[in-house]
Amino acid sequence: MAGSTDRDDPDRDALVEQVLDLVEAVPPGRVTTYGLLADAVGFGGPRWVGRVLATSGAAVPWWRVVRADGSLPPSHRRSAVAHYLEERTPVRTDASGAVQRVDLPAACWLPPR
DNA sequence: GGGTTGACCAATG
DNA sequence: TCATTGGCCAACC
Repeated sequence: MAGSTDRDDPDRDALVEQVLDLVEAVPPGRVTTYGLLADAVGFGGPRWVGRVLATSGAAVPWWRVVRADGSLPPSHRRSAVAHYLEERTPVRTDASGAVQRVDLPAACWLPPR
């Protein structure tokens, strides 16, 4: 019984809001990683966090979320770089001045447990 | 019901 | 530093 509406699970939606809330909580000039957010919510995995931002992250500063090695989001790295320069986020530049990745050890922000 | 994809991570060479 | 491999979890067709 209980025809559960699997696509209307409140728990899942709560986790999504939790992730979005953490992303919004990232201060300017700082960045976090998908794995950190996944660990902060203690659910799903880094891949699931990426999917959340891809589907419902349009309302949050997704550019402050990068990969574990500091690489930029493969889909919008060019746009993200513009935001990093705007927020003065420490980034690593190439010999030609092209931003390759974020200086993670200097900008790594740990989400509140 | 099952295979593929994806804004991923860690380890290895 | 880069490329490859295996594993992880959820959504899509």
